[in-house]
Amino acid sequence: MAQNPDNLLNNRNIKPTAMRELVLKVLTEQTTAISLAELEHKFHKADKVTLFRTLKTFEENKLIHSIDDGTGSVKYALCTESCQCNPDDLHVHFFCTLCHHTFCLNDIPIPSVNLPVHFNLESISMVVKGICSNCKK
Amino acid sequence: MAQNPDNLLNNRNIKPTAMRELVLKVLTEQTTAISLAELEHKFHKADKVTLFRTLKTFEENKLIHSIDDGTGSVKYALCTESCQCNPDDLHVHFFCTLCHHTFCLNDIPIPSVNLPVHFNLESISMVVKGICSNCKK
DNA sequence: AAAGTTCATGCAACCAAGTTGCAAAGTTAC
DNA sequence: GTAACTTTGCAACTTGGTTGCATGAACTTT
Repeated sequence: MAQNPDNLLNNRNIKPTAMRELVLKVLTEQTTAISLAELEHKFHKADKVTLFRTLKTFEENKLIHSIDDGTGSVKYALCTESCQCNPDDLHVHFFCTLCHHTFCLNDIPIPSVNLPVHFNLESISMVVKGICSNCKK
Repeated sequence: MAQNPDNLLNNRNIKPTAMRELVLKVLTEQTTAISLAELEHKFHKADKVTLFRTLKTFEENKLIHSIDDGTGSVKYALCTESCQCNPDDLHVHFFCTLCHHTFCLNDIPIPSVNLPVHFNLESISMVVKGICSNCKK
C-alpha cells in the first residue's frame, strides 16, 4: 500500500510542514543514501541548518536512519515502514569505492554475532566496501 | 614470540625513529583502541600533526588498523603480527556506550555476507554497540 | 480577531577532527 | 663535509556538524 508523504510523516508523529514534505520527497526519490551536503545541493534556497534539523527530526522519529560509511560524512536513507531501528530491523550497507554511493541492502540482514560473555548488544552497523553492480559493468 | 619495538617497525618497513618508538609503545600498552586526540594527551610535548602522520604511516604499513566507531573520531589499534588487513583478517569491533571505549574483538571474525549479484567485496567493517563487560558489572 | 504559546526556520557564528604547506631539524649517502 | 632525502613542528585551513538566538508561522485561548 502506497503512502502519501503526509501519511508517512503523520505515522511517525512528525508535523508535516512544507519544508519537511520537500525533504521527504527528495529522500523518496533517492536510490542510494544521501548526505546532508548532497541534500543541500538539491535545494537552491534552503539553509543547511534547517535541513540538518529536519534530518535529525526524521531520524529521531525513525522515518530515516543514518549510516556512517567511513567517508566522513553521514548518509541518510528512508526506513521501511515497519522499521523500529531495533537490531533485528538493521540491514547491511554497501559503499562503492568507485561511484561513492552508499546502498541500503535492505534484503540482507546483519548476521548475528556471538559476543564475549557479559557484553550487551544494543545495535550493530555493518558496512561493506567494494564495487557496486553499476560500476562493475 | 615477543617482538621488540624495533623489530615490529622493521618488519613493517617503517624506519624506527624515536617518535615512532614512543607512539608504538603507547599503542602496545592500550587495551582498547585509541583516538588521535587521546594519543595526543599521552604526550606533553608532541605535535598533533606528527602523531597524525605517524599513525598514518603505521596504518599504511599495516602495523595498525583504524576503526570508525561512529563517534566522529577514528580509533587506532595494533594489528596482529600476521595481519594483512584482508577481509579474512578483519574482526568485529565493539563500542561501549557507557565508557566510550572501543574494543577489538580479535577472536570474532566478521561473518561473511552474500552480496547481491555483481557486487564486489573489498573490505568490511562491523561495529557492535552496547555495554562492555566492565560496565555491565 | 487579538494576545499568548509553541514550534519551525534562517542567519551567524562556533567547534572538533582531520589535513596541507612549508621551513627547520635530523638522518643517510657519497 | 656536503648534498639528498626524510621526519618533525608550527601555522593555518577545510569540512562536517552543531548551537544560540531572533524572526516567523501556526495553533490556542478567550
